[in-house]
Amino acid sequence: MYKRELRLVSENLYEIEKKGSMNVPGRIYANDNILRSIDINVLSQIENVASLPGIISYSLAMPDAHWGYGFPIGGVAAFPFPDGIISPGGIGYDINCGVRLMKTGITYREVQKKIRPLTDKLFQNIPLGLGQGAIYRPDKAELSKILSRGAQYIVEKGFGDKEDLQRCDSNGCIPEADAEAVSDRAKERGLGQLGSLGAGNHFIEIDVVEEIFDEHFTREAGIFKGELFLMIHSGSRGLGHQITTDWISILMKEIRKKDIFLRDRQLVYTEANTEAGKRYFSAMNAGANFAFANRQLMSHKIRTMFTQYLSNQARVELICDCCHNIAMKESINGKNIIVHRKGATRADPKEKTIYGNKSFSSPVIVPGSMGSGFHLLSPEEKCADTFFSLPHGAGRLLGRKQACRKFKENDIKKELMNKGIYVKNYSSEGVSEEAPGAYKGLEDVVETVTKVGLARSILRGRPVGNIKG
DNA sequence: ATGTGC
Repeated sequence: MYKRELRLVSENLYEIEKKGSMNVPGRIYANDNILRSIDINVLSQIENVASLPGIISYSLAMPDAHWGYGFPIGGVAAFPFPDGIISPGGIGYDINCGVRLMKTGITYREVQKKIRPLTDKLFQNIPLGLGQGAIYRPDKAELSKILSRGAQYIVEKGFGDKEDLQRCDSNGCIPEADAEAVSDRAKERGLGQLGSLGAGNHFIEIDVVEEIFDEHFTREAGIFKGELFLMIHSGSRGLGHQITTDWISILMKEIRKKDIFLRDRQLVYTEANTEAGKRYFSAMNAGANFAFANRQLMSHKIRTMFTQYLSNQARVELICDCCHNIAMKESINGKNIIVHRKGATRADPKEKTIYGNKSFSSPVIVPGSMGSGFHLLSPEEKCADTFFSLPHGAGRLLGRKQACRKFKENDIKKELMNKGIYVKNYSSEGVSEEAPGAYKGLEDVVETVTKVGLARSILRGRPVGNIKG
């Protein structure tokens, strides 16, 4: 569509040349289908991010990129540390939104007839929907521990095991977190939402392993074709949202005092080594820890529920937990940097996770829309080109309101049921906003990154049951 | 994404 502005670098990789106030070129990963569907706003957002001070190498967009607050969702941008910037817009309101993948040890065939009651049971046991409930209600002192220690604290409380932490990004805890940098209002919202799914694109899905591409991995991990899998997509709920709201307002006030030109106010940033920068970073990490704790509580609840309901046949084990809305301190070529990933997943082939008796490059889960399941990817060397990042999903094609107008809840549920996917939802928007037609194709996203050599697919799953807020 | 608003 916008081929004139994009220069083909190599198959499925395009560049927006550096012009005007841009400090670096932009780069976007896309196959032909994705390229046709690129939103013009995403291109300008890539350019806006490229104009931020100190940005290293490229302003990047993954194939699932779509329009977001300041930065595109599906955007990756790195800045030097300590002499560089950090920007809430490059992280997203839902701090440490992420996806968790679990195996169950049971075959789909065994429980085929129970998928509907199983999905309903998930729906009854997991608090979901806007502003709704919690699995565990901590007191204020406990919440502080959760903000500083994340899933590690939750596992110590008995909700999970050591292996859960080993297979979780950052072992379920970002150390540089400070509960003191989180407002009372944010904490208040968090107290009642620990262990809850939320709304929007958040979901829990029951999937079946449909195709295996890397038998070496699956053999060691004990995964088999036809195995029932579970996927949880959720984040830091109202707490993370409030942290972002608070800090955007603080940083906006600060930046107004300075003589700084912003192409877009939503790109508001602070220098990472200032008092504000350090406090924002620790508040953001506190939000990230809350999200780890949140996903851990839900998976533990599901684990006990599954073993009870299926009379101990099930063994629910974590495969991976991938953050996709976070900025992390990392190093590249011996230099310290802060990588912003907003709707993008960290993917470093050198980072290992143990499955069975062997260690493998930590895998990355890429879910599609409600109708399409997921791919489990293994990062490859080429990820050095993306600051070690991969896409986080299929990526929206239509805005929420647009999707709501176009798709009706009952039509979509019927369509999905015909494809063998049972959906249990809290609100009608939960289905119409998230209709498969509102998303890009998962296979296009996966094809883009595999052809470029950023990753290869380990396995593919197809959905059979889904709960939504 | 979100008790959806400066």
